Amino acid sequence: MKAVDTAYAVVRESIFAGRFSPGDRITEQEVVELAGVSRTPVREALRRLQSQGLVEMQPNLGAVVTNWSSEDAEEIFELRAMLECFATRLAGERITVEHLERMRKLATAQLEEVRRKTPDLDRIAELNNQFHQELYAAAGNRRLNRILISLIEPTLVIRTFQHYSDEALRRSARQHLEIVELLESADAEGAEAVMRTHVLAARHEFRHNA
Amino acid sequence: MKAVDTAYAVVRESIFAGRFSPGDRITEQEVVELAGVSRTPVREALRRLQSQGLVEMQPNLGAVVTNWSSEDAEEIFELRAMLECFATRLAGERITVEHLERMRKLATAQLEEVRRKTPDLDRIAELNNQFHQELYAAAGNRRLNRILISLIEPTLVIRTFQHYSDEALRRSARQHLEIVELLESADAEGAEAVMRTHVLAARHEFRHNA
DNA sequence: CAGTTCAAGATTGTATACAATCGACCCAGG
DNA sequence: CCTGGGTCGATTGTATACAATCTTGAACTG
Repeated sequence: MKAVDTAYAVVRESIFAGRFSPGDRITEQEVVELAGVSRTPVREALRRLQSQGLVEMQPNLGAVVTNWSSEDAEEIFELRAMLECFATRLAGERITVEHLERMRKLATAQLEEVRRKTPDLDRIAELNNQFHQELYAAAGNRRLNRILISLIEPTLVIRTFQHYSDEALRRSARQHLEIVELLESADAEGAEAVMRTHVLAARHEFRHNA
Repeated sequence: MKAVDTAYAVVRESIFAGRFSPGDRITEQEVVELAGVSRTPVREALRRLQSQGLVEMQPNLGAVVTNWSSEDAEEIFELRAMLECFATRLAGERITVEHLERMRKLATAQLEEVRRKTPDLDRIAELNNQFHQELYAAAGNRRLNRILISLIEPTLVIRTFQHYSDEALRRSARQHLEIVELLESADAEGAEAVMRTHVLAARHEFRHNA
C-alpha cells in the first residue's frame, strides 16, 4: 500500500471514528506521526480529502474538518432528492439481473438486521450505503455515481442512523426492498416515487434529530 | 501568486489552447520547465486538474489529458438537462435584482456579438459561460454550483461553439434573454422549460457536429 | 489597563535528493 | 523470424531540507 493511501486511510478513519471532530484543525505533522509517512504523501492525502469534502483547506493554515451547518444539510438533501430519483429512473431502464440480485440481498440483510432486538447500527449504515451505491452503478452514469458519492460521503460523519427510531429504521429498510421489487417488475415510475419518499424521510429524520 | 497556482494555470491554459490534446501524456518534468517551478507544486496542480476532470492520473504513469467519448458527452448532457433545469427552478425562487441585471447584461452582450458579421466565438463562449455561472450562483445552492461547474469545465476543451451554425448561435443567445425575462416576471416554470430546450439544443448540436 | 508591535516558534509552501517502478530496447535462444 | 528475459533510462513516489507565512504571547506605549 502506498504511503499516500495509508495517510488517506488513517485520517479518513480518524474522522469517521470521531477522533477528529468537525472544526478541528489537522496539522500535517500530526498525520505524519499517526501514519508513519513523510509530509509529501500526507499533503496529497489531505487534498484528496478536501476534494471529497471531508476537510477544508485554508491557505497557509492547513486542513480543518468540515463543519456542517443545517443549510449544508438542506442543500444536500435537496440535491439527493433530485439525483437519487434520477438514478432510480435510469436504473429502471438499464438495470441487470445481477444488480437486482445484489440489491435484493442487501435490502434483505438490512431488513433482518433492523428487526433484531439490538440492531447493529454500523452494519445497517454499511448495508444502506452499499445498496445505494449498487443502485448508482445500475444507473450506468459514472458521473452521476461520482456526484452522489461526493454528496453522501461527508454526511456519513454525522452517523444519521444513530438518531433513527426503530420504526424509522424499519421503514427505511422496507423501502429498499420495495424499490428492488418495483424495479424487478419494471415499474421505474413507482420505484422513483418510493425513492423520493425514502430521501425525504431521511431529511425529515435529520431535521428532527440532528 | 503561489507556485502551485502558476503550474495549475499553465497546464490548464495549455489544454484549453490545444497545446496538449486529449490522450496526450503530461510528464511532471514538462510542466516544471513550462511553469518554472519545482515538481512538488506541479504534482499538486495535476491532482487538482484531475479532480476537475481535465486530466486522468494513472499510478506510476502520470497525467493523461482526458479523452471524451460520445458516451461521456451523453452522460454530461443527461445530467446537465436535469441540473440546469433544477438550478433555474431554484433561481426562480431566490433570484435577486442584482443577479437579474448581470444576467441581462450578459445575455444582451451575447446577442449583440452573435449578430455581428464575424462573431468572436471565444467571446461568445466566455459570455455564455458567465451567464450560466451567474444562474448557478442565483440558485443559491453551493454544491449544485460546484457540480455544474465540474460537469461543464471539461467540455470547454471541445470548444462547442466553433461548430455552431449562425442560426444555432443566435437561438442560443435568444434563449438566454428569454430565460432572464421569464425569471423577471416570476415565471420559473417557463424559464425552466426554456432552459431544458436550451440544453437539449446544445446536445443536438454536439451530436451532429462533434 | 487596553491596544500595538515585534520576535520566536510552529506550520505550511517549495525545492531537491533519493527510492521504487514502469517501459522500451536489445539480445539470446528456439 | 519470433519470443522471452533482462538491463537501462525515464518517470513517478517518497523523504527531507529550506523558505515563507502565520499564530502566539510578551514586552512596550499611550
